[in-house]
Amino acid sequence: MKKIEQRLTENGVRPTAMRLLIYKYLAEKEVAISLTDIEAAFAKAERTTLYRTLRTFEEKKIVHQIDDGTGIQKYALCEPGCDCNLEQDLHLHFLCNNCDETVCLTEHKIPHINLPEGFVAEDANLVLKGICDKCSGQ
Amino acid sequence: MKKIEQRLTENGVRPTAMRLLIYKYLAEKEVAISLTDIEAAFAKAERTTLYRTLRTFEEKKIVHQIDDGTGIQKYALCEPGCDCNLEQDLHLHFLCNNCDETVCLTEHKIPHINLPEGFVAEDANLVLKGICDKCSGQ
DNA sequence: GACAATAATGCACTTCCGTTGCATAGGTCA
DNA sequence: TGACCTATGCAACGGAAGTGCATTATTGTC
Repeated sequence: MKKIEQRLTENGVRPTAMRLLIYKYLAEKEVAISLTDIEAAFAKAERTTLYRTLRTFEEKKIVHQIDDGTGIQKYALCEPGCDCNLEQDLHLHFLCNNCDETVCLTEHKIPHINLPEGFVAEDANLVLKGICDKCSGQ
Repeated sequence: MKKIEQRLTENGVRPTAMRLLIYKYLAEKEVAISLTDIEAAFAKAERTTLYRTLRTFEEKKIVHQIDDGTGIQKYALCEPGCDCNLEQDLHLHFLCNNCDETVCLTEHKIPHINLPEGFVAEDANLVLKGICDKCSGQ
C-alpha cells in the first residue's frame, strides 16, 4: 500500500483512501475495468467519485483508457514509465467474445502503417476480438 | 437509382423509397455516417426507421459498422462483393482530429498480428487518428 | 382487382453510460 | 486555529442505442 501511495504521489495525485483502493483494485484485476465494474466492486462509493478518480488517473498517466468497441470505456493501469501518447507505447487490446474481458497485450505494439499521401497519424487504436487464452484453454 | 434498387434486391433487402434515399445518401457521402447525421439529413423521417434501416443494411452486408472510438456508431457502404467478416476484407479507418470525419481506407488492410499462445483472433479493428488529406492540404 | 399475410414505418418510451453543477466534507498550509 | 483548496456525495441532465406496439405499405394468392 505504501508503494501505491508513492506511485500516486509521484504522478501528482493525492493519495486518498478511495484512490488507493481503486488503484489496488485495478492492480489486482489483470483486465481492463469499466466504471460499472468498479461501481459494483465499491458499492458504498459514489459513481461520480469513481468516475472522476478514473479521469484523474488518466490525466496523470496512471491508467489509460481503452476503447474495445463495446461502447463502454474501460481502463487499465499503465506500465511504469510508459507514456501512452507516444507511438512506441501504443499496444493492442484483445476483447474475448466468450468472457467479454479485455486485456492489454502490452508486448504487442501496433505496427507502423503507411498511409496515403496527405494523411498524418497521431494516434492509433487496434483491437482484436476472438477467444482469449483462458477461454481457449478449456 | 435503378442500380441501387438492384443492389438492394440482390442483397435481400426490399427497395423501399426510404431505403433507396438512404443508400443514395451514403453513396454520395464519402465518409462514415452516424445515425445522427442521417437524422439531420432526413428530418422528415423517424429515427427508428433510419436506425433499423442501417441495421438491416448491416445484416445484409450492404454497409459495415465502424467504431472509430468516438462512441458513436458510424456506417459506410461496403465495397461490392466484400465480406466484411473475412480477414482479408478488414480495412482500417481514419478519424480526422480536425474535421471529425471518419473515412474508410479500403486499400489498407489490417496487417496480420501474431498473438500469444492461446489467443485466437476472429475479428479486428484498427483506427488511426490524426489529420486527413483534406485538412492537411491547407 | 381484392384479400390476407408479411414487412416497413412511426410513435412513445426505456435504459445505459457519460457528464456536469453545486453543496458538503476532508486535508493542507500559513 | 482559520482560510483555502481539493475530494467526495447527491441530484440531475443529455446523448445515443434499443424495444414494444400500433399503423401503414407492399407482396403474393386467389
